[in-house]
Amino acid sequence: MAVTLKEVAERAGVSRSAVSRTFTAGASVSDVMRRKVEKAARELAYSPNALASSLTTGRTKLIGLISNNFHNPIFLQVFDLFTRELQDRELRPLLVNLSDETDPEASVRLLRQYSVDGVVVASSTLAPDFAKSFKDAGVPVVHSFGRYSASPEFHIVGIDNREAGRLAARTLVERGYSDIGFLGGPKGATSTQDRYQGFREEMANHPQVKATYSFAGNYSFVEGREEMLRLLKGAPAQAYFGGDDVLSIGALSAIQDSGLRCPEDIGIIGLNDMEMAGWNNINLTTIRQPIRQIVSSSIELMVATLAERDRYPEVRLFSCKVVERGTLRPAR
Amino acid sequence: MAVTLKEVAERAGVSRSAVSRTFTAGASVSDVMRRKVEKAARELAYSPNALASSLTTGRTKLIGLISNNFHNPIFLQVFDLFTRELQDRELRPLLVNLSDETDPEASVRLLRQYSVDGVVVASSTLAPDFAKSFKDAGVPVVHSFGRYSASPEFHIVGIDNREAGRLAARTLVERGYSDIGFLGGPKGATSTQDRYQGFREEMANHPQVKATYSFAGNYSFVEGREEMLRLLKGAPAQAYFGGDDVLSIGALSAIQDSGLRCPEDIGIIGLNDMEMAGWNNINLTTIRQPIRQIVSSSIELMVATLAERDRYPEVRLFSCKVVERGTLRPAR
DNA sequence: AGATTCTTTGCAACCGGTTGCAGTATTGCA
DNA sequence: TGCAATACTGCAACCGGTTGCAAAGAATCT
Repeated sequence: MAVTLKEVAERAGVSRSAVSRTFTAGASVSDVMRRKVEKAARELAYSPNALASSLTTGRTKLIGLISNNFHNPIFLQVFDLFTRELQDRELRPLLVNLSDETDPEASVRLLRQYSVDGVVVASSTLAPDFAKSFKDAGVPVVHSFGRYSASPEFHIVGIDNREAGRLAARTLVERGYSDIGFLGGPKGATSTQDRYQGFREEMANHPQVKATYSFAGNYSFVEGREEMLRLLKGAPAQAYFGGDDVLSIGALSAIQDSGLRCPEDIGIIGLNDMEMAGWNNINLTTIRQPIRQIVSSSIELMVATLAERDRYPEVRLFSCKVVERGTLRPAR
Repeated sequence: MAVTLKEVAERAGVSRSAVSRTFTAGASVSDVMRRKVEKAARELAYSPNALASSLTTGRTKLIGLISNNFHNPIFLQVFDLFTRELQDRELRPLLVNLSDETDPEASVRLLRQYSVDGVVVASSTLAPDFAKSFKDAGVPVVHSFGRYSASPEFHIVGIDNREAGRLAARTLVERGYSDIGFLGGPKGATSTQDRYQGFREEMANHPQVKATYSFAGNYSFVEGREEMLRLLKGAPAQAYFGGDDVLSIGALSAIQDSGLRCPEDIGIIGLNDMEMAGWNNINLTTIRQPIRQIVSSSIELMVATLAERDRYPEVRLFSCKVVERGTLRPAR
């Protein structure tokens, strides 16, 4: 079906090597040869088989893009950015959906079979061991939205979740709330754990402010809503730090449905600043995670590591900032 | 780096063919041979190179998944379903983001270079010619969310947008609105055009009902909101059919911000039924597009065509139904 | 036991490219 | 014009597998 090197060579009346060389940057080919070959190639609509060449060059330009987060809208933006940045650098994303049912082990094998040049793990909920298994297989890994480690075994890019927790607590305290709540995501997620820790740390500096803690089963609207409904049955706090935006919007809907007003009766601050947070009928005050930088930085590290295989693992954490909208009372 | 067939063969003391055969389903290998090979393979942690084998078998099990829709949240669900269904069938999605800047022609070349077995185009806004170019290159194509054609050149799976337009019009008329508006997506999108046509067809049956038509620049919150703000400056209709859910939510926010109530003052019905439409603080009445079936059907057709290359192109359109929520006055 | 058929195995060529090496053509320079 | 250096080019081996074919071995039948 497809036109091969050999056919082009025959039509141009040259050797196969010559054809190969005209399609390899930096190879030694004379102008006249190049023209002959290009003419034949054009006439046959030839395009080189990237997979075949990967066999000898050892590079496929394939990058495994793994995520288990196909429900949180923020990840659409993440995929958008990743795919574009990869494409810009002539790399192709081989997408792996690590849903609950899929065996992580199998996905490692799979990506090895396709000899991907590298792997980007994009998830704030996956255990670090997972990324580790690629490293062990000798494949460059970047864990985006991963957890900070003092001695990382692979590149980690994300935000400082502990600092984000502190920032959230500090923000709520500064707004004059004296009874605040941490409404975290799933306990198992490292992001939740770190934000929790940071939140507590900051609260230790404000003994006069009461703080309570609870967790939703998931970073989702439904879980956020349900957890908030549960809280509303007791004595709710004056303001909450929601695990992420989706969860916070769920909580927000629970507050509003209970006839309470936000921020007048209960305030809430989310985390992520996904597009919808800015929609006028949601208007969620939140902590912005610099997605674009995280993605760019991830790709940058990946490319650098592809060029220099034993590059020392690096951690890059970005700082977050509060995006002022309508679900928190203004600073005094 | 990676362990090869040859090394396994040497360790097991057998020929390379023997190793290859134990890893190919349906090949003739004795039990004792298989055990020897498997032992050696296990000890060396061998896993076959899928790309190398694709060279002879002519199958890569790679499927190009192309979309230009990385902003509409419904597409996260689409990607989730596609990747899972593909994975279930041992196929891998090679994701292509066809943003405005990227040259469509280049993506065709790219996917040919990676010898993908087939291509799924997932978009309701891309021109049919695009999918055509893959067909011309001899690659099986399925256009998901594509436009109906009486003599399709490739598989088309989606909804009957014309019928959806009729359904929307009928629904609004049945609710007793006597002055209704079509607030479409971008004029250039085939989905918009078809819904528009259907809407008009149905309105021809109801001459007593006034209908007005307008279009937003995009299927987006911002465009939906702006178009609605513009409409509100004039004499708005009693109810609108929004181009899709995101756009409708934008329109909804414009209505609410103008101090009008929905559905009391102005009603609105969307299309898609994305997850957020059901969120309690949005609660959008909408027309449900059966995403799951569309995706499953697309993959099914793809797999069938992979097995039988000259399978006749097929069109599969699913019907939609109204999901009753809170942005339209109840049926009388 | 001998003939016949079926199963298993290795050989070698091939898939579509790349690349080290050696030979040839060209060019630069004296 | 003669010689060394440089630029091209083709040969052939190789990347990691697959597969048709023929030979060898095992099983079945008479």
